[in-house]
Amino acid sequence: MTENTQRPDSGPNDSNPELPTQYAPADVEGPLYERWVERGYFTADAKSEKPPYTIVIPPPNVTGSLHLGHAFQHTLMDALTRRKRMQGFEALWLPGMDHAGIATQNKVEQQLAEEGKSRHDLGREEFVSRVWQWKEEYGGKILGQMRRLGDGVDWSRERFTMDEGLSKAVQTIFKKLYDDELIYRAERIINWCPRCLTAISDIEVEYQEDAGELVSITYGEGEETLVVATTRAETMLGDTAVAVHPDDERYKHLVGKQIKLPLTDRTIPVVADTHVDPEFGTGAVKVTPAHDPNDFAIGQRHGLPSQTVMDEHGVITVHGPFLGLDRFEARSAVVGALRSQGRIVAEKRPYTHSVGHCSRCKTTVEPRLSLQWWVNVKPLAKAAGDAVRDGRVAIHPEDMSKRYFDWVDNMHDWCISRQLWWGHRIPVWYGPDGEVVCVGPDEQPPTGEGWHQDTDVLDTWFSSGLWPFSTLGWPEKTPDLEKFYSTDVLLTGHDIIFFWVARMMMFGLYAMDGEVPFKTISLTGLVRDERGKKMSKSFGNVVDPLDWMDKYGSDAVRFTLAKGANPGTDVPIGEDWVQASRNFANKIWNATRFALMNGATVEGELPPAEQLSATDRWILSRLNATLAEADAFYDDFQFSKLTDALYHFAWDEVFDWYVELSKTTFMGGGEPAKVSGRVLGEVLDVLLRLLHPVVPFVTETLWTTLTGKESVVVADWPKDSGFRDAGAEREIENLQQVITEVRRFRSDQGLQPGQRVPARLDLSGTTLAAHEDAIRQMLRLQPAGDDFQATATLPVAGATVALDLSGTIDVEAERKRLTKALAAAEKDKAQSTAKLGNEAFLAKAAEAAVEKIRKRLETAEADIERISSQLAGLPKG
RNA sequence: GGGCGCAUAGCUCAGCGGUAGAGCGCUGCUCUUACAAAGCAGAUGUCGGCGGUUCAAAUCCGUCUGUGCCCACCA
Repeated sequence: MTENTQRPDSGPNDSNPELPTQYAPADVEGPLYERWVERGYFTADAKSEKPPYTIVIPPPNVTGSLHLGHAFQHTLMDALTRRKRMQGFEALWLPGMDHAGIATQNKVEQQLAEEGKSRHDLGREEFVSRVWQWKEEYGGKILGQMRRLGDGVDWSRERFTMDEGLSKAVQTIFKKLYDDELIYRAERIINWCPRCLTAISDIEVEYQEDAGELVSITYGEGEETLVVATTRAETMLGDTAVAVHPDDERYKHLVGKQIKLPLTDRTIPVVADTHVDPEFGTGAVKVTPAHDPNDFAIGQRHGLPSQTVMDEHGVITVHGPFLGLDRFEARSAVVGALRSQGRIVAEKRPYTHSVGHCSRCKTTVEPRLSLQWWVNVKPLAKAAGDAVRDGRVAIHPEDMSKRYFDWVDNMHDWCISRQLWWGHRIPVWYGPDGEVVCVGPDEQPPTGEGWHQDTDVLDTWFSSGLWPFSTLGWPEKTPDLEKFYSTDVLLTGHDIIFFWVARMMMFGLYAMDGEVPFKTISLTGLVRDERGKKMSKSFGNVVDPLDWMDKYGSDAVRFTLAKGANPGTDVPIGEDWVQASRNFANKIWNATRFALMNGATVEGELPPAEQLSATDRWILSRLNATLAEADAFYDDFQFSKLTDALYHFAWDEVFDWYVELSKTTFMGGGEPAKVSGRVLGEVLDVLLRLLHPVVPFVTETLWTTLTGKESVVVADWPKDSGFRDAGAEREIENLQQVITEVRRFRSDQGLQPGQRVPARLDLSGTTLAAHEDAIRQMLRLQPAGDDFQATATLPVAGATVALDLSGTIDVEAERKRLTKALAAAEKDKAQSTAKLGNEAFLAKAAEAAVEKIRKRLETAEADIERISSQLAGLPKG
């Protein structure tokens, strides 16, 4: 692929004072964006009389940089708000970022590690200020990327989840939940990351199949023994029972007895519990309440003690030979010790099972008994489910709602405390005598000897869950909150339905007295590479959107992403496709150049239909139909169909046909050229406005040049005038058929595209008489001279085109082509005839379907007649 | 183990009951005075397999195979 190909010499029309022959995105995008921001186009006014339209951005993590997934979602959100703004809404797209607790803390800790330090060397206060410093330094990167993309966000309302206002929102809702007894503190088995040294919630655990080993161990002594199977031998040090199924005949005699726990001096009871599956393994399960959630539940049911065997690093804390060993070292050490005692029954055997990993650092999660803060989600989740069930919130695409219901209807309580330093500190103080005081935002924390604040911070998603209203000023009753809540659309990836969407629903309904946080949830797929593969660093197929934006322009990247956006499905994207979009931008560019060179204008009234040529009426009819289609697609989040419709209308109809057909008119000058100039101006004006939300830069440049107006960003959204002209559409269809047919003949005959051929046209039986000049221009047909000899006669669509190829006609090629065409027409005729002879079909089929078949039959019969006569007219080979 | 989805042209995907479509790629001819990042013309599919419903099935139902995703306390 050769880039920046220069034509060797420039023709006289290549110099246009305003527009060069190739669109150069890099020259216009940056300045345009800054101008939009300076003029305040994106700044929403809470006092406006216009109806509000609000989208709050899914706040990217400060740790991150914009990837294609962001670019994708931002493109769609930007398109939605830009269109609504043009439609006369007070449109607000509110930007911001998330402090991303664990992720950011990990980043800064990594940075410290490079200096040979840990956060403990700095102490909490200094560490946190270091994170803030880090945020200032790197957090701005993503904001710059948003500007490059052209995101029309309201920068005056930019928020960060750790802002003062948002922190106040966090504290307010914590207090409210606490007072409503929806937040509580309890000791339970939690998911513990021994590397991050914090609890994580269930959904922050990623399960994957790991190769483990199942070992069978004999418990007990003498007659009273049984065999248990485990993949986690090291936890046996903390066993406080063995469980069997109550109906299991093999172990009935042992239930209630105490048996010896190997490697320890303890004895443990055998308990009967229905949780045990007698079919699995030996039917006997070791019970470690402190290190396994199931075992914890069994322990609760049977009043068993919990014996912790590991510390927060996953290091064994039980005195004896294993003290101080890491959990994985301890596993083999324990198995070794058991083997030397002859207690390993069968050899250990490979066993793949699903193991939880920390979603942040991939360390194997260690279930651990721990005292944490929890949200009682039952009533909140119920409300969150109902809001969708009763239609106050629509999920798009709809089949995603099933996933949502599965989650909210079966949600477990949410562990919200994290043993981190970066985040919103839990607003609870503990007194010297065990007092617990939750402190609201306007209250003074208790002071005095022995009082101290909880050292934990809240789960990042706790503050993200408040985003749709905390960003608008809640808990204050601000004008923003009044004007812009509920927000209209939440657009995000389906991968964070549970993390984020469900929690915003819970908190939004709870904090805003049942008012939904958003009316529509639009869930997008994930961006994938051109082979449909997930983009991942290890696979080496991750693309930095900036690279493509530099190379092809932001519009090209945006258009490609929108083009791939079939609702709810993943979006494959490859560089070739971005190139194709860039080509489209360039095509619009050049078409507009052509239009301007030929006097296209938006000045003055559009002439009434009776003063327009069929060509003009046809394109205006198609323009309005396309406009209506585009509106429907925008309203339904059908970005792929939207871009497809606009692409094809622009390229196939306006550029390839309307512009070409109008060239003779423009060349002819005078009043007809003026009229067509006005029509072409109209078409481009509307088309550019329709395209603007998706490709803002190129459309802004062209539209302002075309119209001389300030900016398409604040232009009115076009309206369907209702003008349709079926007659003109049919006429142009016939015209296209004539031209296409003759072109095919020319091509089959090996004529060079530019070669002039003398021709005689008979258009008397058609409505095409007015198009003779256009036909001759597009087909390179010269007037017939005195010595004209019709060596080929093509009847098509009621017209006859006779060409003089002066005996050079390739008879065999033509015979071959006609024979093939005849066969196709005959097949068509046979099929149609059969269909129309089918009474059941005629009785049941829709009128339009029957009409279509009739038309097909007519066409086929006409074709057969025409082709037959052509074949007969061919000279003998 | 449960749930959801997908299998259509070489690739990525639309279509979802009435003659198989798009983009990219491919072949041929062309600088035809907007655009070679272009124009024109062309080739390519037993719509995963097997059954069924229907006058009619890529489209509805069943089933098999392959494949992807989500959920789950798989010792």
